[in-house]
Amino acid sequence: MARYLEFDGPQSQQKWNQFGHICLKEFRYTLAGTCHRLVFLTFKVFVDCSMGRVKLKIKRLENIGNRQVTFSKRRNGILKKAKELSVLCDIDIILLMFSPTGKPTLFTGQRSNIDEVIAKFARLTPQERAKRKLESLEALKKTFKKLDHDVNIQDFAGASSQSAEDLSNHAMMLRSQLSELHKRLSYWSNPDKIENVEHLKQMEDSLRESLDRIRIHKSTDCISRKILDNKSLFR
Amino acid sequence: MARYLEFDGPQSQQKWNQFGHICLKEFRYTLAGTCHRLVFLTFKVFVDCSMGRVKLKIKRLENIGNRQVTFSKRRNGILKKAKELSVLCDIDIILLMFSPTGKPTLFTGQRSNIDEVIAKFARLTPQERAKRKLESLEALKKTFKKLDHDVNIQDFAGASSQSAEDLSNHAMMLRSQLSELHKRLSYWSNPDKIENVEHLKQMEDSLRESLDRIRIHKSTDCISRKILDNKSLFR
DNA sequence: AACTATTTATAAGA
DNA sequence: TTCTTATAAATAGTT
Repeated sequence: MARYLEFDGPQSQQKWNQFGHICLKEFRYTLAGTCHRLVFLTFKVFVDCSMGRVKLKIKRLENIGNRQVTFSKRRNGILKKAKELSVLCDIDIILLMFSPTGKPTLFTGQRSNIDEVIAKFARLTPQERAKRKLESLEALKKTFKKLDHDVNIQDFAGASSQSAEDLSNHAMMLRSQLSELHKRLSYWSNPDKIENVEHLKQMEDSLRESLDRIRIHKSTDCISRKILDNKSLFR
Repeated sequence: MARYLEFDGPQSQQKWNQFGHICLKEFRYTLAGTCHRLVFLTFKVFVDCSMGRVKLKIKRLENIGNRQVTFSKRRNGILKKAKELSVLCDIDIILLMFSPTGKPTLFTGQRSNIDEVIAKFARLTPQERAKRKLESLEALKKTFKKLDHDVNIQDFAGASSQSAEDLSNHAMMLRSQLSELHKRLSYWSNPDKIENVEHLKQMEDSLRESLDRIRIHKSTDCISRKILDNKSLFR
């Protein structure tokens, strides 16, 4: 606390700049309605070596408490960045994260909606997704390389690539399954969507198949027999 | 370009610090295998007032080109932040964004998979999601307030709140629809899942309803009649 | 892409 | 959690 100079009021951040023990600092004050500025060239008398920020190695923090604290701080930072990006560039953006204790945080741009954005991504062709995935990875690698971070780029690139591949395929599969489900059910609940005899044929086949399966699997089950014998269903 | 001092090689970033026209700068050089360091107190001779960064107002950039350039720069920044957070805190994280020209970028943590993370979020209770949504918003507001940004906090908080509300409800609705669809179809394709008479009753009702609807809507339609009259379906 | 003055983010500590 | 401060990092405008 004010280890260099005493001054009224909070000292603005980032006004100290230091090379070794030499500091240059600016102060402003108002006197008789006029703003004055003083620039001091100062020398450190005490050096608290444990004070101040150190460069952090980008690897998993082993201390649980530290992980939680770091998450809280950086969560606010990245939320702010996401908000700024979405406003400045007027884009769709989704940021979803789970804290080390499992608590979720979701951010979406003002025009965005989580399912719409996910659906938009799912609609891309696998080729497009693969291409964009590679580009994102390249950008990430370049950024890290430029800042000479202590990250094993080979390692994480490989891992991300694998995971991106998986999720891309998985998302595509899920999406196609859901779309298929939707289509099948919509025929039963919206008969207007039945457009031709082929559809009816498919529905008939599907229903017969289901009934056959029920008959086979539940032939000794009185509950099954109950419904299979219940002619009222098909009046 | 070297407007203050000529020096061999690239000058590292952030080594100039300036108050008015006074600068303090550090240079390092090696002589006979020993590293030396020089600190210069310098004075600006030329001041290029158009040079240097200005504080950006967080509002939509109206110039299209500028929007694209800003997106590219900030996209790299936020990707890096997301990567660092996922490694440091070992968490699930998803960052999906579309550039102003519509090109997508997806980042996921090494352990994360887009559908798993989305599903994890969707599994939360609506209460939990509403609570977390509010907390995220509070954090965002506080961060912006602290940094005294020129954003109309009331405005964007309201907008985000609205959008978060919408997406939360929408996601919940979609998810419940899908789960309902899955359940309904699984009864037909996996008769083993039919556990009691109540299920059979529901299926019967659902099927009768569908058939009734078909009969009403397609009563004058020969295709409909074809299937309704097709007794082979119910042999 | 590169540069640089500036604004921001943030690790430790209190 | 919140505040402070030294320092590391991000980035707007220009070249």
